Amino acid sequence: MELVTIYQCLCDLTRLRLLHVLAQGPLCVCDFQAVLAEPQVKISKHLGYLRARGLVEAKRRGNWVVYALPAKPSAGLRANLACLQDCLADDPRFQRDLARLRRLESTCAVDKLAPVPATSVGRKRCC
Amino acid sequence: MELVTIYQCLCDLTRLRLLHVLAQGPLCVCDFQAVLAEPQVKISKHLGYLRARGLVEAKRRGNWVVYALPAKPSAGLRANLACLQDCLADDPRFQRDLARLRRLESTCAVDKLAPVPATSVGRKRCC
DNA sequence: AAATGGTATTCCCAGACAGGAATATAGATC
DNA sequence: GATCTATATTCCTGTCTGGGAATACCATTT
Repeated sequence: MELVTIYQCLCDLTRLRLLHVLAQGPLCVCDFQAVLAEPQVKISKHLGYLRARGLVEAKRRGNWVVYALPAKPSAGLRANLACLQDCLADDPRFQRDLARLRRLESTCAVDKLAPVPATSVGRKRCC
Repeated sequence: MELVTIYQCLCDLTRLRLLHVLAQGPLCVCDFQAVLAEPQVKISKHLGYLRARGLVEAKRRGNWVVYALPAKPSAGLRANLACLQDCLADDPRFQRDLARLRRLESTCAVDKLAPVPATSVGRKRCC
């Protein structure tokens, strides 16, 4: 993966927030909407941008799509994601996202990584 | 310094090359031209871009302008520059720049950091 | 003052991209 | 099949940016 490509992905605030939150674990689009408090188009487009360049992976899980950081990131990506987390550790704007994420997790018990039941997810709404 | 700003600076190949070479020490524009083998406008514009955002510092030295990494980089910048050097250590395209830089240094004995003589630099050409 | 060398700026164009509104698609439920 | 939820895509617009040609600017030398 080209280093320039990585930086192109990192040079937008929304995408930084997405990746920062994703470091905590996989998440679906509607959760991102809640955590970032941004409209669906915006979230979906930026996730698409990241996905097209290999910065995130996605898999459909019933009705919704779960995004995650790559299972096997390149060395450059791994280094930069670590650097990113490090640099954002004290940034209040990004910490607010994490706070909303934790609030979400406490009310929503869905395990985003559990295997998908054969025919149905068994739940109508995400959270 | 905003982290996003740093990434915006890093998301162009030419600017990556500039910063990578700059890590070896201060350099003037005409040297960059030789090291990167790119036209003057391109070099000058990208250096201007980096300078406007605080990623590099510049000072006139007689007839030419010497660029350098900031004397006191922010924590985020320092971390990312280190990460950058680390990621590029094996990239042949960037190593070629360093090779040209060393060739330049062997033929050009100007000390870019030496204090500027009061009235004249004493040399007509840069190298 | 004129000439010269080094650097920055302006003007132009083409492409990328962010944002939002509206619409389309996919899967699940009824 | 109709409906609903979740997600993606299309269309539009404004802004930013990269590249190059030409030119302006600044300092030095003659």
